[in-house]
Amino acid sequence: MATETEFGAPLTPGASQVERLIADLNPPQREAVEHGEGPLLMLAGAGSGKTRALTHRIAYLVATGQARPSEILAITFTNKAATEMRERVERLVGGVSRLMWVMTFHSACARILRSDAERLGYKRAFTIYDQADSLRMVKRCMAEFDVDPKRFAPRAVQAQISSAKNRLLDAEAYREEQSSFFEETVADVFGLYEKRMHEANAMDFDDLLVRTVDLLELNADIRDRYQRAFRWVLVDEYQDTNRAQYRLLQLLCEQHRNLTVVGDESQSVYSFRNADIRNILDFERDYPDATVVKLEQNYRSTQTILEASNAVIAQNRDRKPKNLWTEGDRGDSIQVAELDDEHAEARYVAAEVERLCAEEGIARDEVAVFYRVNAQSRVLEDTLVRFELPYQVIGGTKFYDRAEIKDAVAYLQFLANPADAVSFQRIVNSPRRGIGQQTEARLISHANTTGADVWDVIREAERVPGLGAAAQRAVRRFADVMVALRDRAESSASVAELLDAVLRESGYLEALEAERTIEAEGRAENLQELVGVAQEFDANREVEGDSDVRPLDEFLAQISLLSDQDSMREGESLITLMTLHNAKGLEYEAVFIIGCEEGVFPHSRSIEEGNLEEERRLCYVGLTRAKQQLYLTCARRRNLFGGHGHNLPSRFLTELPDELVARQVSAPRTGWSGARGGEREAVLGGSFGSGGGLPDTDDLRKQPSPSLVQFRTGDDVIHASFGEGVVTSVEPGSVVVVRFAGDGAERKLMADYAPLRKAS
DNA sequence: TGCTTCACCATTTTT
DNA sequence: TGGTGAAGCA
Repeated sequence: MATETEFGAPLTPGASQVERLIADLNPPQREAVEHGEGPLLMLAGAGSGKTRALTHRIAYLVATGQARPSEILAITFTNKAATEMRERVERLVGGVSRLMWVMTFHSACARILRSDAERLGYKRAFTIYDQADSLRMVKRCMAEFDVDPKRFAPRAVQAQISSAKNRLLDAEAYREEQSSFFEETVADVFGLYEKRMHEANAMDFDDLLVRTVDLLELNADIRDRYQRAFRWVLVDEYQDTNRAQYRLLQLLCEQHRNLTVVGDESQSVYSFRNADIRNILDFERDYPDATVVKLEQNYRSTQTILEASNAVIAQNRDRKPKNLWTEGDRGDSIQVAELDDEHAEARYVAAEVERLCAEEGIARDEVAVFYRVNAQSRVLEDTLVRFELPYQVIGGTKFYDRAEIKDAVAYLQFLANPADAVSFQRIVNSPRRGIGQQTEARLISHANTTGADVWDVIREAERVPGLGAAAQRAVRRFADVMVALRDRAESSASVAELLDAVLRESGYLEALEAERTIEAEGRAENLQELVGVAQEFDANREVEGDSDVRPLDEFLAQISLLSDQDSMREGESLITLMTLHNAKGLEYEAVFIIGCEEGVFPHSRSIEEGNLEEERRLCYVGLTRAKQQLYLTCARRRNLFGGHGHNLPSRFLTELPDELVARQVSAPRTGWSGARGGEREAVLGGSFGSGGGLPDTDDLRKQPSPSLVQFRTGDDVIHASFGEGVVTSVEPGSVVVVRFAGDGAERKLMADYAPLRKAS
């Protein structure tokens, strides 16, 4: 390991140190690492060792004395990626890595804004609103304009505003560009939203980028400062940058032009978040002197998996030609299974996972199941529980999205930022303290009209017009609690202590305890966990002893930029379930992609909107996550949101070359006509014969039950424990209702799982 | 004010 | 199917 040296000074440029950094790199990787000044584009295919190239490049720049550590800005999109990169760089260069900025776009912007937001008329302790907070604000602004939320969905308005910001348009510029009534309305709301956000001293996620761009554009001195500070800028996942991020990079690099971007246009799957694939496709036009390096050797997957991935992505037109290859083995065929419905699909997955773990020696935490929409996880979860296979779901409801966590954080936010009206709204009557919507609305509108902070308004409740005596008393009580907490906030350096006091003195915990329900207990536990997070923060902070920023502000900034991916657990022997979007950047020994059906994946919406290329890229991302085993499944029937649909297999399945695939089709369970023996397994264009491939669905079940048997109303049946009965009705989802002779009771049973058979 | 009921609606979402 | 939000009622 490299030894730490004097502040900012290059490491001993010992030849061996430098050599070690480029040893074990393949030629294009080496070229990227050794590239000196000037723009560099790394087109890095999936699994081609781009993080390695990037981290080694950073280390190389430092080791050769071209860069001081403090001159490096390395940007990623996720905290997880940032953490990983930081760790890997530290392993290469040692403790001097602390002088580098290795972080996400949003963290970097937040940090820049913390020190200079005053130039834009913000106070330093601005609050970062997440999407939910920002939506609240949008709703409030819509209400002020009397916009009917039924006519215009607040979410849609928010999306419009967000996308405008990401294109660096302000409300006026947006208005000029638009024409429809909806867009006119959005423009109005947009304008007010910006005003109210500013008044609340709050920024949403987009603001972090946009305001930083503003800051640098409007202030030559600050721009100059950062241009000189970050002489070397490196960006990961460049294909996912939007206009604002693009502009930010431009501003930072226009002098020195030492911009390295790494990306793969074939993995651009966030256009709906305003990522602009043009940024990477046109990089060479923007920087004509750019060096382009292609990383095509893959170190992750088998040849079979790569060929399949290449074949699928080759269907896309809008891409730079690239072909992944490997020196590795051919590996096994890709398994494509067509199942009856989503339950059969889930059973197939569970049984295969079980087999892989038992027979192939694959660890459970090396298995992942990907799906297109979160709703698909439920059936799978039910089945995994039944199979007693432990799993974790990434995505869905996040820790920081839980109501109680948001409440607690809102208390802290309001303490840190007395103008924060959204946080105020959240906590003012939680726990209940007799301040209803009326009172709350009066307080807010009084703040709006007088231009005072909400904080000051509640402290002088008697001045607010229209408040009754009871309301005034309630507000006064609330204000007293908050003032006491704020005193504590100012005197104590510990965020954990403050949080603890907040939870107690606000009566929040008390109210939870009074509920005496399991849920409330769970919520109290979650809050305890949050206190734990704060304790950890306190502890780390004491070590690092950071500057002039108030601990509370720093804590809030940190957790508001946290996401669910960060909670992913490793090494606990859990199968991982997530959407394809969340899969980017990860890898597993065995990967299942379920729901490969037209309308599900590709999603019907994307088909309608003609976004097939992006869906295909998403497919490519999914396929290239697999190291050894790859399974794709589809179901002939699927119940999504109550209704049931019949879907054709996904076009992506037909795009897989036949010779790489073992296709299996389970017995069609056609209606209630019963299974026809001869057709239990058909073969779809592929290689497998009957009998060998798909395990009979019977074998997949945990509990033995005679399954392909179909029950009909009126059938006499025998249950292993309830005895004889008769089927009184059959419900969707293989549920049969049976009236048992023994006690005359009706029971609903899962036809597929219950130990139930027809009486002969 | 607060609870219940009913209608509606439903990709993906790094921050 | 289930989660959300607004109207309706005690």
